[in-house]
Amino acid sequence: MSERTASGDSGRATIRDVAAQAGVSVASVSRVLSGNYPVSEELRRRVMKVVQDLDYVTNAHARSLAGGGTPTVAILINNITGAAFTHVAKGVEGAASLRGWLSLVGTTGDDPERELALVNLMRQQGVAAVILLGGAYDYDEYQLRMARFARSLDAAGSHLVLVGRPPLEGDVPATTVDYDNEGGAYAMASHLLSAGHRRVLVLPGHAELTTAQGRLNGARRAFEAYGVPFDPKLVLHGPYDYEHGYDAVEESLRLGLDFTAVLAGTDVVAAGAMQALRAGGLRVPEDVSIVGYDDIPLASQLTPQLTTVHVPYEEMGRVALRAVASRRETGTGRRKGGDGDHVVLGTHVVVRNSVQPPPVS
Amino acid sequence: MSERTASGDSGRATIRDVAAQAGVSVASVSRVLSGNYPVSEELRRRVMKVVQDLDYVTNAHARSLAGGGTPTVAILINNITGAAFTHVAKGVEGAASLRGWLSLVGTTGDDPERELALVNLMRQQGVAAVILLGGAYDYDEYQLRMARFARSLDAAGSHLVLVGRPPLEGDVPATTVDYDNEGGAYAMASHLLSAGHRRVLVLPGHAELTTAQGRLNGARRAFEAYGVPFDPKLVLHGPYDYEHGYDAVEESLRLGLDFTAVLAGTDVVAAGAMQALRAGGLRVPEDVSIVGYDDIPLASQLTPQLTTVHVPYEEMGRVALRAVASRRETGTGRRKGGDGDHVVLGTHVVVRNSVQPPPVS
DNA sequence: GCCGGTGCTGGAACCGTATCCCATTGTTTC
DNA sequence: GAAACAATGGGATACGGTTCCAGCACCGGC
Repeated sequence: MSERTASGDSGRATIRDVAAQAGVSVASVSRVLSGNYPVSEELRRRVMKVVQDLDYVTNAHARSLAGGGTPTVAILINNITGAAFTHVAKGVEGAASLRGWLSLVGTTGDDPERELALVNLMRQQGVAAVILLGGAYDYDEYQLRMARFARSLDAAGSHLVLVGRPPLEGDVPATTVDYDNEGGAYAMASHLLSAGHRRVLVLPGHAELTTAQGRLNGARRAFEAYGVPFDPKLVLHGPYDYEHGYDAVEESLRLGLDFTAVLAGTDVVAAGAMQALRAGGLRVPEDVSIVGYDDIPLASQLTPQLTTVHVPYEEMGRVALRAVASRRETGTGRRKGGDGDHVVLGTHVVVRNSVQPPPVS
Repeated sequence: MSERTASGDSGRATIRDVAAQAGVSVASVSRVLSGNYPVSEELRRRVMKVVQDLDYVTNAHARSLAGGGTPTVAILINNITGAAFTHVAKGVEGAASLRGWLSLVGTTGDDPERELALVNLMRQQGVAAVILLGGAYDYDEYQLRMARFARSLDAAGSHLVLVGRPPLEGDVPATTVDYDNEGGAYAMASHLLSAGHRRVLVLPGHAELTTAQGRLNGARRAFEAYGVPFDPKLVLHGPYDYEHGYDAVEESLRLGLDFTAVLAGTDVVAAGAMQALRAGGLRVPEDVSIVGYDDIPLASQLTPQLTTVHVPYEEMGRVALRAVASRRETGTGRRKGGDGDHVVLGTHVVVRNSVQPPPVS
C-alpha cells in the first residue's frame, strides 16, 4: 500500500500511476495506449488491466502539449438559436466527430469585440480552424478585421474559415464556403414575376448585412430581366426575425401600399409576414403570395407550406470541415490563389403552396 | 538576427521567444501576462510591446497542464437542431462565456455507444462538467449508465449534470436540472377539459422516452381529476417530430376516431397535427382544438398561435452552469444529499388561440 | 561460437507555462 | 550607519504525456 494509486487520490490517475501499478515503464504504457509501436501481448494485457481498474484516461492537455492530441475546430456563431446556422453547426460537428475531432462553440452576439476575444481564445486553444458563421456587417472594416484574423490564425498554425460570409480580397490565408445567395434571390423573384406578380413587397433584411444586400440585388436583377419597374418604396429593411416580418407587413397594410406578393429575406420573416397578412384579413396565397429564403424546417410546417429558396446549410458545414481536414492532411495546403479557397454551393427554389397568380383586380 | 523569433517560424511563438526578445526571464513574462504578481511598469511595457509585435497568445494546453487554464464545460445533446435543446445550449453557453468559460459541444444522435465515447473524450479534456441534455430511454439501464458516468467524472475532478432527464437514485455525485414535466401536462390537459373537451387525441411521444411518460401521466391524472374516462385507443406513440404529428392525425381521421382536441407532446408534433387536420378539411380551433408542449418560437409563429406549456429551457441551461460554477467555487461542494443536487423549475400554460370549446354536435 | 540483426523495453529529454524559492536592490527604522 | 524589510527579477521544477535513443535478450547465418 505504499504506492499512491487513484483510489483515494483527489485528482485523476496519471500514466505514472498506471505504470507503477503494472510494474512497467511510463513509455510502455504510452505505447500500449497509442498503439503505434510494437508491444508484447503480455505487456499489453497487464497494462490494459490496470487501465480498466483505475478507469484511466489520458490527459488531453498533456497529450497535445507533447505533440499528439485530437484536433479541435471552433464554431463561432452570432446566435445559437438561429435555425439556419444550427444546421451549419450540425454539418460541422457531424463531419468533425466522424474524424474524431472535437467542436468548440462560441456565440458572438453580433459583437465585434466579443468576436475578437473569442478568436484569440480559440487561438490559445490551438484549434485546427476557426469557423465563422453568418452574414457580416460593414463591408470595409470587415475586410480588415478578417484579414487580420486570417493571418494571425495562420501564423499560429490554425486556419480561418468563413461560412456564409463574403470572401476576402487579396492574398489572405482563409477559406470561404458560400452559397449562391444572389442567384437564389434572382430565381425566387423570377418565380413570383412569372406567376404574374408585378408589385412585390421586399423585406431583404438589414441594409448593412451582406446577405441582405445580395438578396436584394438578386431580386432587383430579376425585375430588370423581366422589364418590371422596381419600386424602392416597397423595400423595407429590418432584422431577420419574426417581429420584423409582422411589423413590416402590418405597417404596409396600414399605409395602404399596393402589393400582391411578399418576398421575405428569411423564412422566419415570411412567417411573421404571413401572420400579419392574416391579421389584416388577407388570405395566403389567394390574396397575397409569399415566399421565404433558407428552407429551414419551419418553411414546410407553416400553413400554407412556404415556397422558398433552399440553402444547403448542413452541406456547407460539412464542406467547411472537409476543407480544413484536407488542408491539414496535405501539409500546409496549396499556397495562395489555388482553387478550393472559395467554394460556392448552389441554391434552388423549392416550390410549395404559398404562391398563386395575383387576384384579378 | 541570431535569435529565432516567430517571423519565419512554422509554429506559434512561445513564451520563451517573448522573453528572449524582451531581454527578460520567462517567469517575468508569465507574471506580466497573468497579472497576479507585482511587476514594474518598465518591465510590463517592454514585455507587452514584444507580445504585440509577435502577436503572442499563451498556449492553453500548457497553461492548464501547469495548473491554470480556463474551465470548459461539455454540452452533450442528441440532435443539435432541436429547437428546445438549442435554447438550453444557449443558456449554458451564455452563462459560461459570462464567466470566461468555454463550451465544447457534441452530439450523440441517441446512440448510447457514442454517448459513452463522448463522455470519455470529455473526461480526457478535463472539463469542469459534462452536461447531458434531453430525455432518456430505458429507465433501468439508464440509471446504471449514468451512475457510472457520474462516478467516473467525479473521480476525475469533473461533474455530471443532467438537464431535462430523470434524476439519479441513490448517492450518486450528479446534479439534475429538471422541469415540472408532469405538472405541465396536467395543467395543459386540464385546460382542454375545462374548455369542455372530453375526447382528446394524445400524442405523448415515444413510449420509452421518460419525458413522454411524464407527459402522458400528467394528462391521465388530469382526466381522473375531472372524472373523465381516459380512452387508451386515443393515445398514439411516436417520435417527437412533425411527420409523426401529421401521420398520427391523418391515420386517426382515416379510422374515423372520435375526438375534438389534440394534446401533442411537442410543439413540432402539434404543427404536424395541425397541418393534417387542415388537410382533412377541419378547421383549427373551430372544429378541433390543439395544444403543444415546449413553447418554442414556432408555437407563436403558427396560425393560429399555439396554446402550449412553457418550459424554461434557457433558464435551465443557466441554472445548470451556475450549479457547476458554485460547486467549483465552494471547494468540492456539499456532499451527498444536500439540496441543490436536484433543481426543478416550474412550467406553466401559455394561452394563445388554438383552443376553443368543442363544437356542438 | 561469434557477429549482426530484430524485437521489445526503459531512461530521459522535451512540449510551454505557472509558481516556488532564492537573490538582488532600494527603502525604512532605530 | 547597520540591520531589517519590502519590492521585484531570475532559476529551477512540476504538470502529464510522447518519443528519441540506448540497451538487452534472443534469433539466425556464417
